[in-house]
Amino acid sequence: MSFIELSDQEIQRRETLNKLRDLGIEPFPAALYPVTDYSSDIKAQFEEGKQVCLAGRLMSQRVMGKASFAEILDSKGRIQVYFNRDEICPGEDKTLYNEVFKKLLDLGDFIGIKGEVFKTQVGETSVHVKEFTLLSKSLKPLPLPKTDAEGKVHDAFTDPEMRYRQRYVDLVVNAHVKETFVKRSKTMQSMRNFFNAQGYLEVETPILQPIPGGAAARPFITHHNALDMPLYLRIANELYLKRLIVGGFDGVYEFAKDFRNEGMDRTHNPEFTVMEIYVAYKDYHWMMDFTEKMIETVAMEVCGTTEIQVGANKISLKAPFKRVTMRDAILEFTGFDIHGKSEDELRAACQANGIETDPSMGKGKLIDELFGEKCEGNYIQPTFITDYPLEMSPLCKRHRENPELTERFELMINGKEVANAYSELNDPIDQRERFEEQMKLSEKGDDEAMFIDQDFLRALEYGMPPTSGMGIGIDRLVMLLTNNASIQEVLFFPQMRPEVMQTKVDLNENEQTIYDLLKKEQKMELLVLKEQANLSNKQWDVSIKNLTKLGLAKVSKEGELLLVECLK
RNA sequence: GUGCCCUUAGCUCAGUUGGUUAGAGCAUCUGACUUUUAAUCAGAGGGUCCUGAGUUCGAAUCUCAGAGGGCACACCA
Repeated sequence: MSFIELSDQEIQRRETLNKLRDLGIEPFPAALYPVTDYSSDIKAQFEEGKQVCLAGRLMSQRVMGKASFAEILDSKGRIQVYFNRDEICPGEDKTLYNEVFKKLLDLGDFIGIKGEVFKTQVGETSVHVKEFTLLSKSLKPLPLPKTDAEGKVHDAFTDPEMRYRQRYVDLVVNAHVKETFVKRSKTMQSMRNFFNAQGYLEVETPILQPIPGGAAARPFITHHNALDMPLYLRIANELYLKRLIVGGFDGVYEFAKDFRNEGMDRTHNPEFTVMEIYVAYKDYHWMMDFTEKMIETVAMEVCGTTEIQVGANKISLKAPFKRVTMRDAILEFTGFDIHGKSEDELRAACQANGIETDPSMGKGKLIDELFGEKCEGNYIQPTFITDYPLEMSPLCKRHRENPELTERFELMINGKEVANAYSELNDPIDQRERFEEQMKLSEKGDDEAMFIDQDFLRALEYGMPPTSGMGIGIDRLVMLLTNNASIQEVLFFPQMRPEVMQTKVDLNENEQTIYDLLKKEQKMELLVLKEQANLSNKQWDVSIKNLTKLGLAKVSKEGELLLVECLK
């Protein structure tokens, strides 16, 4: 036996649905609605008496007898509308106002409005309704945050779990959330325009890859039935984009979803968006110029300014950005010069700075730890950190002046890595050796084992022009541009454990036992029933309460006697 | 993975030392009101107190276990 559980308000809304149909009004009509105007435009370009037609959700209703004010929320915002009984219903029959508008419309319903623009006595731009149409019924009540006269929000819909699980509700009631996602879309549009203006080509490369390459990360694995082989969800698209440079394109870029089977926190989601771009005949110096120009342009187009607020920090995204070598960065914040130092000296420096080390860490890793622990967080204003140690960068060209370093930069903003770029390694023999080095490192127990992509090496052997490539984490960039501290706030649907849906209530064993006993007798003394059920006090109490709640049993008192009655 | 915190009505939240029938505002329902605006006024209904077990005469409250979530740390080139 099971029961669908609906709240009071949900039952009421299903009833109004039926009442509407009884009145000949279809709550889910098929016909298009000829929308010509949007809330924001009507308010921005006020024109007394203008005939308008708009549609959206009914978000508030203030009824005052024969007149009412309501608010409509469309895709651009909210606008107040005014209903007058005798104008909606010119004749004797006032049903449309008294019944349909006042009682059968619920907050959240989609309605269409035809009317004319005016200003109320209080000065608010409103639409005087001449005609309204129910476009779609809402069967679940929305949360209803309200803003008072001082701009304080009451009853805000803020619970992160509910907001992420029901993002559609979050978007309806939280205007600032919608704004974040509009900015996200604009960020990508802006970058796309910037690249296209240079003649670079937007491309698509495989997400399902037989060898997950281009980064060191644990991949997701899946299986292809027809080929009967494992496939990996990509962790990076780098190796495929470089093959396209080998193929003769001057510049290629891709907005890619990457997937990494690692921990989740406020900056990591298992799937995330990365933009990678590769341009032939360039080096990493050129790419720094290009990157800072791009960031500046995106900030202007998305935020209208290059001066942005991120948490407590004011950040200027105006180009040019500061450029600091990794050696100078570490020297500045620790006083230690890494140049020409041995592994033992580096390990000692780490320990002197309170960084835990283990024997598997080579020179590169030790330097990286020093930087990550002592320097990274200090770069609030955009800064290019350049010239990384060789062993941390297996796909990057050796530095033209120092073979222990690579021609690599990372862009730091607000103390975090935002972009990563190289003069790409195009010597196939060097590349093969570097892959083999990585294999050795990973054999030491690293579970992020790198496969050697033989086809990629073959491609390099045909020759790749000097190329610079850059990758930028879109989610993290959007977090900066929208001043959000959590990646979940910039993903429509962040990954979460599946929700336990409580749509049905089944009688449990105890309840069923009591119900079966009761059904035989129909009506019996409470103490007798309790005796026969043979349950502990608590179990009895919970079970009988549930049965009465479900309307299956009723407890009543006749004199001193407690009686239980079977109702169904 | 570890630590801390949270889970009560559709939403936001109170809930005392464990004690009557678990409260408030908004939302809902009934009624009044023709330019209001967090509209107002009068009345009514609405609960799996996250789940389970335990302690107790009695548990939203105490104990244990579990679920989901948040934050911090760790991990992650």
